[in-house]
Amino acid sequence: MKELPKIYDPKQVESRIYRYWMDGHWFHAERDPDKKPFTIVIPPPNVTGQLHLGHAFDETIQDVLTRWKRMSGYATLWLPGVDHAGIATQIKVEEVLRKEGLTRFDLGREKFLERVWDWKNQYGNRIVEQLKTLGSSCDWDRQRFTMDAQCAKAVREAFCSLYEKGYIYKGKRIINWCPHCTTALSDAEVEYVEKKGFFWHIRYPLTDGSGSLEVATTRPETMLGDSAVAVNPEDPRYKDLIGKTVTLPLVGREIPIVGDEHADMEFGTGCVKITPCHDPNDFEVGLRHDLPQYLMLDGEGRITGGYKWDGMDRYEARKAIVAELEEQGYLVSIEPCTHNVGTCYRCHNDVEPLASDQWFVKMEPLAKEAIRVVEDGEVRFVPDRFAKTYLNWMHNVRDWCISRQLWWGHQIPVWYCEDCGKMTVAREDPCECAHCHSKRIHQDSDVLDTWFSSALWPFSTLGWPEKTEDLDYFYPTDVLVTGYDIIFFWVARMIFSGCEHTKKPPFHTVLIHGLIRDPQGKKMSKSAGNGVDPIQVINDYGADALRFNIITGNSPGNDMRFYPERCEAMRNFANKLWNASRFVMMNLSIEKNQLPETLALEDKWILSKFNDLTREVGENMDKYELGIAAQKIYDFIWDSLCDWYIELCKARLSGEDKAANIQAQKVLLYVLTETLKLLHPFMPFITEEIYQALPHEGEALMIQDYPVWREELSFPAESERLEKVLDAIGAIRSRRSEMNVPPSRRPHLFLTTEDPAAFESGRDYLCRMAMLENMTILPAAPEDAGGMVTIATRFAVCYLPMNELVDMEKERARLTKELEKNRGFLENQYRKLANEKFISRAPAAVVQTEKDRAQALEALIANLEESLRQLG
RNA sequence: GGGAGCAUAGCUCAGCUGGUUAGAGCACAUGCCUUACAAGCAUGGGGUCACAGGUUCAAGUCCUGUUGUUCCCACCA
Repeated sequence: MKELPKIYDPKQVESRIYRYWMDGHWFHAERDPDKKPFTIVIPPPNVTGQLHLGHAFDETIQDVLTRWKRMSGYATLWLPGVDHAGIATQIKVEEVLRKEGLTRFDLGREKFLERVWDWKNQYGNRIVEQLKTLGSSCDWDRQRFTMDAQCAKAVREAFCSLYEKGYIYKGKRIINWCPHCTTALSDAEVEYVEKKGFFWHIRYPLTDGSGSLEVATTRPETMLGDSAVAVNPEDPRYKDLIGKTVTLPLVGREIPIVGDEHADMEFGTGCVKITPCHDPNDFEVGLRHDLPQYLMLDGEGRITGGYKWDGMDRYEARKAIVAELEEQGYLVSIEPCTHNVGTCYRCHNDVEPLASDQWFVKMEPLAKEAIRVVEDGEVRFVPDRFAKTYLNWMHNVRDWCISRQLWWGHQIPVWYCEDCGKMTVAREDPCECAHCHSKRIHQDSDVLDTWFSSALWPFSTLGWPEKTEDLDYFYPTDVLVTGYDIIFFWVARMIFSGCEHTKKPPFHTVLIHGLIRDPQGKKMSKSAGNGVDPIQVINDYGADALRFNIITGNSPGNDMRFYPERCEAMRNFANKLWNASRFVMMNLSIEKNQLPETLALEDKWILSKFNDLTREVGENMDKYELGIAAQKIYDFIWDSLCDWYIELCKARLSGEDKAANIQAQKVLLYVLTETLKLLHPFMPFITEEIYQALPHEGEALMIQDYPVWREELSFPAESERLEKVLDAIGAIRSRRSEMNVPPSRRPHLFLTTEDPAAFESGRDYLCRMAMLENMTILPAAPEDAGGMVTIATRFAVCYLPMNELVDMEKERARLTKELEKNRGFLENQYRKLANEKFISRAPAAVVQTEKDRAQALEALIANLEESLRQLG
């Protein structure tokens, strides 16, 4: 046993535990055949910007869950992902390259990847530091995973197996292309900005000379790529023209008029020019009507395709083309408008939709199973409303474009033969074409979407596609913890990938949490400069306080604003626990944690209360209601344990009675130790530190059993009796405060009650806590009670000879007011009980509590009336 | 356009499947350095639960509508 320092210093406490952790022998995930496996998966922190508090959420929740599960007899493991920020990292690297006047092409792939690794390591280490400081107990080796051979193997297996089933195909599709960065962007990387622009109305003459159609466009230069004009087949103005052709101005190309739903009769002229290569909708229209595709822009946004504007920038060409249209009389009008323009989120230049060859995963067969497992409840979302978000997306899912024109990531395992032109798809790098055995082959230069490998995370980290012991023991995993912003990107893809590759959903529960926002409610981001550094918060208040702050005070799935003041409150709570523990230790002479043979009334009360708490906490944790569980433990420690029980014990601890002293010590030590266990998952550092200082068995608090409800510690009747005394203490304190009685004034208390035994056994602490000289229990109301202050409670009437402090008129007024108030309540009760429908329809238990309540009110009113009568 | 969330004390938020006189922290007021803790103790003030209907013996809680607000998805020729 050792002493706790007088001052609680989170830094000191937490650095000490951190050293233990570094030794590694407490916090190691392991297989244990005697225990049930429990696995958690958390999403990768986004390392685009500086790390901020938002990322602490996943880690904290999963760590609370892991510790709790471990203490509840599970072998636990969590799979943290910190390596999946491929695109973001590349962007960072490109920024640096640009500063150095280089492009990735100058460096070559190898050098470029080296540079990426630098960044990755830098950010990765920062994350490790954060995780450690938060107290996370993960298995670190799994972090350095994504780009290593194991991950690459899994990715190739997944790709090839999907390909062999015909679920992967290559096709043309419209992608977002940044002509400045000369790269494709995912939908998520495109920022839509409202910009001022124009509608150019252009006349397309019918080829047979019988008139013309008018189309409107915001990008007139794309007319070079037009291959049709669409009208709505229901449109009475144009439906007779379907099948005829128009002649494309300036180009002279003859293009058909097609009927398609895409043309909105209400919008513009009702005619739409169709440019399959440069607009996603037009692309679809083109497929439906089997239209030719004319590519008219190159990768740097210049006109291409054999026109006289070839090589000209698209905006220059726009001016030239509009001028020529006007000159030749095809331009009908120019109308100013505002429209949303997609821009590159890096360089903020306009992106161009461009048709190009991409790899796709066919989603329909995969989505079917992914929908089923959620609908059948094999995968459950917590809170369940997020299942709707998921299903909504999955029902409308489009084929997944998995190729990226980046240098960072897993290269697509496809080789093209330069002789026969055929493709070879292989798990191992081939040295020859599978078809003609030519050695002249080259690998596809595209890489896979970062989410393709992320989707395999729950099983690839465990060794898949090999049949490993880890995979066998920990898969399927149990809980995925993540923010709602990542449901589409990752959760959905993990689910269908797991179902497809392992034939099992990768987890049974998806625990969704909200986002942490700044005090103004804004999302934390680097550009806004409002990110809060978790390490800084930890330095100021401690990791325990931060963890507790994050876990409590909001409901699952809702966003939470971060206030440093709330952290302070949590730090104060830790301090409270620290000091309570110090108090227990100062009074400790026993060396073994063991409950005494006999228990005092207040012992039974606190044990009973603690016992109920364990049951409630267990129930809340089972339902993933971490915040509620933590709040209940907080309330128990501060209110029940510190404010009441420790105060109640002081009489015995400072008294002459040796046996009573030991008895109190034993109960105090027991309750404190068990409470530390309950709190440990939420505040691992301080609880461990205190536990180590107390007489204890076993190496660490973390590996103790989590407390559960025990029949032999349940004393409901005794608890109720003590509550009666506490109620009286509260009432007397309240009256004293109202009357401004100085603490030094210690009157003698006379009281009448129906439960004298309860008050007799509580004499000492009643006098101490209500600041009384002594107490006499009377069999009946005193004769001369008119000369005393009377305080009527539900279980006793207290008489205090302090009437010189009281203005009798004010006292009468107060009593009358209180009487009236309670009569009002009672009247309500009577009305309720007189209601025939209530009696017959409400459950019996509810009716009974209402009856009890009425009875208690009757007693209280009788007491008040008696007091008034005696006042005269 | 489709979907979801939120609206409760001055501030930030709890309030689970309807059932006491709606709670907590912070802030505020009053009195206390009571030998664990002033990062504390005791006591107190403060709410027409956004608005309007409905269901029910009973509504902060369930249903419908309205208003305000936040977010996601899609579209914008």
